[in-house]
Amino acid sequence: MGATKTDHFTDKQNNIALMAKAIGHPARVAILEYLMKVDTCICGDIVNEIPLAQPTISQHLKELKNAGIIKGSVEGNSICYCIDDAAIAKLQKYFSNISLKLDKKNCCS
Amino acid sequence: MGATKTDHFTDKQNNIALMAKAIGHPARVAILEYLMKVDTCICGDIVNEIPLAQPTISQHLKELKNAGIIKGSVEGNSICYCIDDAAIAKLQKYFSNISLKLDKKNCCS
DNA sequence: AATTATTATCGTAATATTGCAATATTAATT
DNA sequence: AATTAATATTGCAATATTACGATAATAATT
Repeated sequence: MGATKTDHFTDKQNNIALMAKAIGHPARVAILEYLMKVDTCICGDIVNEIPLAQPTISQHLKELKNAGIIKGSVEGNSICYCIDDAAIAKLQKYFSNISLKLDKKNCCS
Repeated sequence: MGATKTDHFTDKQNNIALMAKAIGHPARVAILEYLMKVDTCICGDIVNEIPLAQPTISQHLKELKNAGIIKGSVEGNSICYCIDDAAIAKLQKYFSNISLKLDKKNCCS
């Protein structure tokens, strides 16, 4: 036990879960918000912005990247991490869809 | 270690993370979609819908409830679990906000 | 009051996550 | 080629999550 049974669910469900899970940590939310705030792509100073050790942040970035939430491209000796708008759009549409469908119901009001 | 350092982040960041984390599991995504699909509030047959044991589903429901994604009210000897539209709306707005801010940038294109 | 149906809790094993120090890697600079 | 700067990887300890069998709790039904 302990492992998530992904094979019981659809690809779409697994993908939504994967993305949501990646955002399901305050440090990663903070990283997302920092990437959103910053104008330039030089994102190397996330470490200074967030009170966690460099390896920890590197790990969080990796998880966001694996989930497709951000993308990173090498920019000299630093790396440019940026939010992947397609992933955010997917999530936004997903929740907006739920909202729309809920409007038509009066459940547990 | 192993514990998330929530105290380093804002309440809003922690709340978004908490909600996203709750949705960050395919079974909980499936539960959400089932609650959305079903018209009536009699939600006791989630167990038949999702290929996981009853205690596991009860646990997932609890997590969704703790995160404020769903709410449950006693309905006889069964319990009516329903999606909390306010939480979904919060998430939708959050991601729609990110989308809007990303439109103005040409990062890593 | 016994039975049945529905949901929750407990206990526990397997696995995953979080966080960091130490170290490695990579690329620019001197 | 040595140094510096930026990021990634490794290894590991602490904690959390996932899943389920067994059992308890609750409320309707007989």
